[in-house]
Amino acid sequence: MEMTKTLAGRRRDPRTDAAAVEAVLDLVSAGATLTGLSLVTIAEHAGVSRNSLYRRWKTKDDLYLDVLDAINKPLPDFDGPTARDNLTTHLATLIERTLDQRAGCMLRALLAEAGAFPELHRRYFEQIVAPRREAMYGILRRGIGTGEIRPDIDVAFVNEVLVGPVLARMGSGATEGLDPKETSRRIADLIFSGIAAR
Amino acid sequence: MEMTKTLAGRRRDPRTDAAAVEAVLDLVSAGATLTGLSLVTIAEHAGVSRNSLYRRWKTKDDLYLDVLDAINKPLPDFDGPTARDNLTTHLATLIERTLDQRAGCMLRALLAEAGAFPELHRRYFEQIVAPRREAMYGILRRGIGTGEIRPDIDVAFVNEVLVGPVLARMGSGATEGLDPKETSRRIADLIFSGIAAR
DNA sequence: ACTATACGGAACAGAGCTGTTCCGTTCCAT
DNA sequence: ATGGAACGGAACAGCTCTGTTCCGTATAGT
Repeated sequence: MEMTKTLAGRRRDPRTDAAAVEAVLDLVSAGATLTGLSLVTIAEHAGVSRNSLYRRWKTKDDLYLDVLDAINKPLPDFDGPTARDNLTTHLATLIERTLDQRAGCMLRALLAEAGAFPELHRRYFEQIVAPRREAMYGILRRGIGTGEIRPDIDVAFVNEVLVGPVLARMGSGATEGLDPKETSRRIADLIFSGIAAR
Repeated sequence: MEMTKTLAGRRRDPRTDAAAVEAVLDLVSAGATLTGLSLVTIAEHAGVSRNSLYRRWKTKDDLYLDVLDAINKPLPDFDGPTARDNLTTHLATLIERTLDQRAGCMLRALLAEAGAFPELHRRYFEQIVAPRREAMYGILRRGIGTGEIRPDIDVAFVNEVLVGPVLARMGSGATEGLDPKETSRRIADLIFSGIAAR
């Protein structure tokens, strides 16, 4: 006996959902914290009734989960000829996304308040961190397979050193003067001499 | 005509100052945000009258400035024979301080809410970031002087790649399994092959 | 002794956020 | 056309934090 959902009645305006997500991104990048941000402020900034927010999301956590989804774009594929090319391209992608001021602020706020939003933190790790790591691991391992990279490296550690500077920039909010192509090339240049097979 | 401060009357209990600072560190490392943390909560957790807090600090910002001072220890000197030794030692020091859970949480919260506390952020940069940078720059430059390090490197960029992984760990709060000596050695091993003069 | 300050405790008004409940209106499927 | 649901707007009690002001007591300098 399943209740077939009766879809009678007025439909929810999808623009309201989007407006709320946009409002959160705007407000967080303007300095608000996730716990400090109130539904009143979000509703006002989104130009939406506070009622409509409660109708959609039971808790602020649920709203933030949708915000996280909104800034989570899938990673492009890599088809470069060399591991070095793929690594540089991947790093450039990460830097590009770090330059997105609103997304960066959201992630920084999320990390700072991970304790207050465990589910949010879990999904951040699962949907954003893990795929990026796996992508980099794959690039490094393929580079080892082709003999381009020394086989004795610790891919997890090398990945950490590669993306560390980028994450640190995101964490400190100092993302000015970060040209994706230029910076990724410099990082690759610096690290590759250390991990390239002689 | 200088007013000699009349020091009559009961003296302030220095234990109250310390208790407030400790309370902030405890509460922030327990997940509180700087804007969200209230003087009520701080006073309760410190076992101190809310009155005493207002007596000492006009605003929360002022209190946080004292907290920042409390976690800011001067850097030790470097007297190792090689730049590589000094670099490893310096990195190990940074990692050790990153492992201090309470200080790390405080700095992470500070960065996430830099917009709300500009003066706090300024002093963080001036009293913590700048000295560390200068120390590393000095190590790298001396290494260049001795011929240990390639002269064509960008010390600022190399420093960023060196400390990036450590800062990223601090930013994400994942400081478990970070042995200072072991980790600093690995980072130095990885990077040095890229910057060492052949 | 006298004076000045710190202390804990309590109270207070003002402000903001929450979660819920009304209302009248607008839309949409059946 | 009718019923069901979303919408904006308003109100509400309950809670927390702020900043200030009292009070009585404790402590230190002159």
